[in-house]
Amino acid sequence: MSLPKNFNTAEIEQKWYNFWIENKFFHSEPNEKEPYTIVIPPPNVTGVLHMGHILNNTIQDVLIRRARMQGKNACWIPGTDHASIATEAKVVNKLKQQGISKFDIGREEFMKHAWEWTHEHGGIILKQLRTLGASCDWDRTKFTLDDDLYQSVIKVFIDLYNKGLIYRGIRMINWDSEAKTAVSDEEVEYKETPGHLYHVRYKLTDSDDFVVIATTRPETILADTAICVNPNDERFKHLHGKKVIVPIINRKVPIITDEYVDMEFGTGCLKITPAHDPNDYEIGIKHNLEVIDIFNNDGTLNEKAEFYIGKTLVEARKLIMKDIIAAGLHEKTEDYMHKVGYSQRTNVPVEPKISMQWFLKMEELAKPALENVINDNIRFFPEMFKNTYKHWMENVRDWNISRQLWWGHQIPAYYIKDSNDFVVAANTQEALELAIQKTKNNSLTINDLKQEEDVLDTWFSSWLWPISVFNGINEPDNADINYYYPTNVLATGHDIIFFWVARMVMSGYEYKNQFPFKDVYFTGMVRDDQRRKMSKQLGNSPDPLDLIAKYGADGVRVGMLLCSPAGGDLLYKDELPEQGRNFANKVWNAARLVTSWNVENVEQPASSKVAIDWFNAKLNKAIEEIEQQYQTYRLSEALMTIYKLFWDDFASWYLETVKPAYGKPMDTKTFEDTKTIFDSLLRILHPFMPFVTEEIWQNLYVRKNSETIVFAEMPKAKKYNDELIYKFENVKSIISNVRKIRLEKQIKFSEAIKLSFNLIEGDYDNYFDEIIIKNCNLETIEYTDEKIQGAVSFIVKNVEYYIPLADNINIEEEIEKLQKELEYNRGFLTGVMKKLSNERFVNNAPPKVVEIEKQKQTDAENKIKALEEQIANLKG
RNA sequence: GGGUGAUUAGCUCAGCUGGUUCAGAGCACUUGGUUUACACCCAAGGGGUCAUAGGUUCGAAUCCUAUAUCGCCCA
Repeated sequence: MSLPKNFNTAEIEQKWYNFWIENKFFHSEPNEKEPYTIVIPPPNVTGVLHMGHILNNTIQDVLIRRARMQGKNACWIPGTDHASIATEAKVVNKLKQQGISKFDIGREEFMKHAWEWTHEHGGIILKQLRTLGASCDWDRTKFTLDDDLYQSVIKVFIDLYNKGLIYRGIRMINWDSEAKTAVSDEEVEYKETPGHLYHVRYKLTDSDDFVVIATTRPETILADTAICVNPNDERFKHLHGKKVIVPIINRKVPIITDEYVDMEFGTGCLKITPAHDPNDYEIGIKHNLEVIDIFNNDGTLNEKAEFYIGKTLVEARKLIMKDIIAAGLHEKTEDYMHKVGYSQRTNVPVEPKISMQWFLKMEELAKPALENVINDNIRFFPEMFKNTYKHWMENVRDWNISRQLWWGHQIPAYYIKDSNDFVVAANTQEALELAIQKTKNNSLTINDLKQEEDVLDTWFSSWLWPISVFNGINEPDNADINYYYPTNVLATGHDIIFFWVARMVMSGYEYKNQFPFKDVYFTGMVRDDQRRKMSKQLGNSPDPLDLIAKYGADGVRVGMLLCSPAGGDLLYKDELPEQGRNFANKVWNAARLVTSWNVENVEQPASSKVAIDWFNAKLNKAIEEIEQQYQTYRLSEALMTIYKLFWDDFASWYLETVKPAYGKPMDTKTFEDTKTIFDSLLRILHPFMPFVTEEIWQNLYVRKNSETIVFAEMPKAKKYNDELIYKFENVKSIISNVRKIRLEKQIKFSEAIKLSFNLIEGDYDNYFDEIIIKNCNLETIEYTDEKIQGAVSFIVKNVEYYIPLADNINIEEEIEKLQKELEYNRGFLTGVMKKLSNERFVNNAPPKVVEIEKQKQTDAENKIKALEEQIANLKG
């Protein structure tokens, strides 16, 4: 059996993924085993794979594969969401190119186009996930607009409405004039933006006097309904109760007083525009001001503005300033940096706008959601996100759940003709019955009802995801939901802690009276090496599929995880997948070596036996560490542990030790033990590198047809000999020292040398001699108490070693080296003595610590003595 | 402005309950290397007043207080 020199990643990835799928290894059905469930954070149905998905889904796959190998019934539910705003924007845009407006063709026709678009572009991302090796249960793939999930959302809406938690209300909302919909507070991103502060004069009605107000948005002047000053502001006391004339539109509005006004900011005189500023809106309510909304939904001015009707806000701003200047009402204009809110969906500035929307009350829902995170019923990794979560939950505001879009779950509310009333029902028939009941008007027909046009926020379907993927809303007691819920862990970006995590927790307690997931693992953002976000504009985001093609899926997975502590940002650079690929190559070549040995029934060398014992100890210690790291979701550390175990300990130390000399056979015992060890290593590695491990695992032994590493049992930590590990570290140090001397003295490895030793104190342990002999290519290793002439020396622990090099030694250099070491040890001893002579230390420190210091003292003293003798000896 | 987190090697980060796993890891770097598994490699090596200033303590990267700088969330 021999393996090819290189392996074609694309080929073996395809081969094994097909094998796994054909055998339905990833499919799960409820059974008597312990479930381990993850629901995928559903990506946008028309999206494509980006680096964030790679990171996030690798993490989930590692967790789910490990669980599967631990004998649990692992189920990873894949799926997508309908991404209301993003998808609708794309469809609208496509239609626009054909000269069609969605309002021309109407809702029904538009939905056909949207579905067409979805079928055409939808689910690509899920196919792409397969190339990464994602072991999702594809038979359970869900979409937020699937019938059962759609019905779940409607059912929940009706339920919450009937519980009095959903209401309609006029609110200042964030208006996205590009998408023509409201967006929630969480979807607004405030960015530092350069602008201007315009100082404009407002004349008083009863004199030629005027006040100056400062504004960044002069176009809203047309909607002003008051001027406000701080009642304590001496500068304006004489103006209280007077009126001013709003420029251009010449509306007469009162000067009101409110402590809200900051006397320091601008001119201390604030214009009030209740329809277009959240704070002004509050003041408007307080002072009973008129609300004049001058904006159209598309971001142009309407007839209420009276001027610049149909112009965009940007155009209107220029025009009104021109006119203000012409009217002699312009005081000055300053450059001004201020925070402007941008829609995360379309990246246009959001306009505060007064509007009728649907809201979900949060107060009651938030209570169990907060409590169960604070008390660790739900654990956050890293824990610090608890603070962020707590702060948000304690200040939670009602959730605006309506969106002025068509693509999504249409709100099941029906307005009754010729009234302001409405009913909420699952369908028109039920709505009609309710409407008749409500109005006591038996002559009402279906034609008298008109369903709400708006759809629900996409998060209003995502927040049910851990329940609705198991149909747990429609059939609350079905076998799936009872078995799989609650799920074990949610892995997601920390940026959607409020959008999604918080709300899923709320819905979990509301509808299952139980958390939706036990643990939440927050990932960081993937950025470039200059810490910039990955973005299309910057072109700094590689295509994950290209990376997989270049470095292999295993390489990309390892690269992403090695550098990704929980919650921390990942700074992407090509070196990462490169390192992953190199590791895969290392594993592959180790397999090639092991499978290439010519095995014969010869005696096992002592060095091999010792190496096997040592490595098994090392392996079990590593397994123990890895178990710990998994438990605390330190996945990058777990990976690094196995990385070092494989590369440093297995490949560099173990294999080098047991490897037969060229042309020599391998003994059966060592060969079998090595394969057993290799098999364990592959299992530990498999969650991180599914493909290369399956390929090797299948070649290591003869396997049955449907046998797979996917279900191979994950090794558990067994008792191990810690002392053996500790002692082997000294052995490594001895070997390194010899190698260093070979390098310095330019002695080739093929040239065998002698090593002598002398004890500084205690006994000599010859257990590892054969290993030292083999790794250093020694002729002998023997005890001596004679002074060796012309030898270089080094000290490891309680033993001083010599390599005699009669003619190849520079005495001066050697003395200098020893002198340096002597000085270091003397300094060290001084430090230790200082501690030990401090009475307070000896009296107060725990005896164990004092004991350690005393041990340091004797060690240092012995070492100093040995060094002094050695120097004296060299000086002759 | 409010909250919150950070500052440790050139880079990215560990360092959990103060003391032998306390100054670490990976990558990068330097030097040497055709040892037939691997140059996607092997061997050896250099590199940090743990942001600054105080304090607590026998003892501080670790606890406390200020300061500086940066980040994130919210307004």
